[in-house]
Amino acid sequence: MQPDQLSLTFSALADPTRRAILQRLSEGEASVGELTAPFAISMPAISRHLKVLERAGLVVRTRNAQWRPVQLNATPLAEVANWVERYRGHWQGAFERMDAYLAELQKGDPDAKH
Amino acid sequence: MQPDQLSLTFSALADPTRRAILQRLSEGEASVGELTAPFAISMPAISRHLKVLERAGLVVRTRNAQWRPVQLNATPLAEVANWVERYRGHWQGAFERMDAYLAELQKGDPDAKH
DNA sequence: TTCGTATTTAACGCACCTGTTACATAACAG
DNA sequence: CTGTTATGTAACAGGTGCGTTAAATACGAA
Repeated sequence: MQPDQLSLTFSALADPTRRAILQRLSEGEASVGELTAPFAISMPAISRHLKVLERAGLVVRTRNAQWRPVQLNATPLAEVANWVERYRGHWQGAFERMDAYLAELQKGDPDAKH
Repeated sequence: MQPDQLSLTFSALADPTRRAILQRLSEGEASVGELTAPFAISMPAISRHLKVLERAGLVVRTRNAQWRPVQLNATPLAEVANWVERYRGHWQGAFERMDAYLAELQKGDPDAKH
């Protein structure tokens, strides 16, 4: 049983190197060499990161002579945005409660509960 | 070097069981037993999932007699929403291009490129 | 104290992730 | 064909993730 798309996307995003690759690609396509340069890890390692991103559908690869340019495909992120939006009310509520609490402290009530 | 908060959050969300737990908690706090019931896995396994969620700051635990109720804390999801929003333009662009392509086909142009 | 319920921790197995280095492929250039 | 450049694959090592069962712990009740 292989993981669902959302799990695939989330786990692809769970690595800072891969997120940095996506950010770079958001400025335009790049070769594997160009993507490797900013990092202190070997090209095979980047190649595998790209494979993970490709499996999650987050990048698309073409061919151009001996280069295999990588392009961003952000469509799987729509599902992520969708998923997280269902919780917006919850975190905004939490922030508001925190604000109210801080305001209470400001008014000079050092015994404010919660 | 331990992972940054965003990586921690993403990897916590990369498991369907954990996402289901969060969804259940969005309806209110629950005990570990209540959280285990809907799943076909053992309570120790759920306990570990909760530990992952707790480490990511997505749940908070209290104590009530021999129960340790679990509560949702959605605030780390704000960072996720923030991160993914930066790509909204990209995936919307991709969807629009797809729509345009389909419309082109509709008009009876079977040779439409891209 | 002793028992019962709720939950965590320990110990294990297995699979996967992420990096390395060395080698294999693919495609252009001469 | 041969060499060079760009990239992928193989083989290995160490760490981590996720499940199991069995044993420990925490608290309330009798």
